[in-house]
Amino acid sequence: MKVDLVKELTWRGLLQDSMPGTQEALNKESISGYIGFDPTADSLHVGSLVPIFLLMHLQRAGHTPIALIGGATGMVGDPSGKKAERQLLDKETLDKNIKGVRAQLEKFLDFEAKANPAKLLNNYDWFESFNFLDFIRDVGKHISVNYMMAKDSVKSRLETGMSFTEFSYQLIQGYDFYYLNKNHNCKLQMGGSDQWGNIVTGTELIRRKGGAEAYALIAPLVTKADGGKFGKSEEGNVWLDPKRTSPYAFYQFWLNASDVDAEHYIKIFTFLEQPQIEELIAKHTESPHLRLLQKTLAEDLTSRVHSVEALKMAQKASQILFGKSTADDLKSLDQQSFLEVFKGVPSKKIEKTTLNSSVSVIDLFVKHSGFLSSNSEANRALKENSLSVNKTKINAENTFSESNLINGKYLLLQRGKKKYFVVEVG
RNA sequence: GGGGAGAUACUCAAGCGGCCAACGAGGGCAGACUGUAAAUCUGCUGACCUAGUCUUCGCAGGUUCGAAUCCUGCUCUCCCCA
Repeated sequence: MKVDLVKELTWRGLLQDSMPGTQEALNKESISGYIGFDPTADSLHVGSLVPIFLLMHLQRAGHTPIALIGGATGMVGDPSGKKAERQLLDKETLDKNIKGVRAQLEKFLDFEAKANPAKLLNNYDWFESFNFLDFIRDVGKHISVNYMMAKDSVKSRLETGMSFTEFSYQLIQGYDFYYLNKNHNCKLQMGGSDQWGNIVTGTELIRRKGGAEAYALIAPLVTKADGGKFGKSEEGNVWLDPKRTSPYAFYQFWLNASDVDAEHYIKIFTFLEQPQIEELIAKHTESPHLRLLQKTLAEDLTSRVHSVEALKMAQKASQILFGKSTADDLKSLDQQSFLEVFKGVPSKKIEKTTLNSSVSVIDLFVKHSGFLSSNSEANRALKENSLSVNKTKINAENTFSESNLINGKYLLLQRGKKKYFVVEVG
């Protein structure tokens, strides 16, 4: 094999645990490995990048990656890491989600590779016609309830309650592995550490039912040094879909990583080699204010997930919003650049007549733009001195009229340092 | 089927007739300091023309001058026994 995958994942901090024999099996021959993606939304988010990178590493190491979309498992709901019973999704939503997730996964894997092209499968295809009685006879018979109850995902829910539906999830996922093993010669399942229980049920099923060999490998949960949840910004989840999270916001998310986190992330979310990364870290330690790690990370991922053009726009927008630019610089932007730069920033159109009479700060921020949710909040913000228009701090006495417009058309509202809003007058 | 406990703002969690828009903690937001970082400090965190008002404590009624706090019914959750 070209690369020792286990070694590679280990130094990147992507390996938490693996089953005995996994490394040997990977180094012996080219095999197939899979990861499941649940269609809980029509887009994946940055958290899903970890399993995606696992699959890409697998392919780069000369193995065949299988991305499995959980059309069937998505109908049941994985209890792993969940405190309460999940809401079931209806069929239409699920179909829409499957389409969205599929399109995103296709961007990361090479389906044309000569020796080891990636595969994209949906487990609904083999569960659709699998009836309940057959399932409990053929699959359920091999796994004891005692065994299933011992899993953390089940144990932790014994007090608060859990439906039979979610209880049976691990069997269904276990059968996936069995099916892939039998029909696609898949010998490896990977995933996040919360998947360990589910994965082991699969290897157990393969061993008992088929007598074949199967391995497992899990990545640790990505964390933040301050204990917060990875993958959230103030707007909520950071998605891969540009309609949900603009490339600008996506770029900013990575750029805002703390130093400690950036050191971990650069290993996990880029393919830079160890020496390069060590050099980057050394440089960063030398002059941390340049934030070389964060920039490299943000650049690499924005261009990979979106595009080079999207990255350039995000950088330009960041430059203008956070660089040393002033109100004058802003005004010197031509309309075309202005529009492009602020594409990812929330905006609202208002009537020109609104500005005919001068408008108060509060009306502008709340009533006309909807940027802030209530007058109270606007008053609060004024008290904090956190509001700006066109990069200039304002107070309650300021009013606005056409003379304030950039390019005769736009107003740039700002709350704090990082939250922007564009008002378009027309 | 029998017995018990409970439902309070984003979350946890006080309060048990007026001093409650509701202690405290976490989270969130903002300001200062910085590097659009971390840590730290400070303020804010129901709405309304910043002035007192108004609507909030599972839901619906009732008692009272006055209720998140008492009573009745309903809904839901958990625990124990069968």
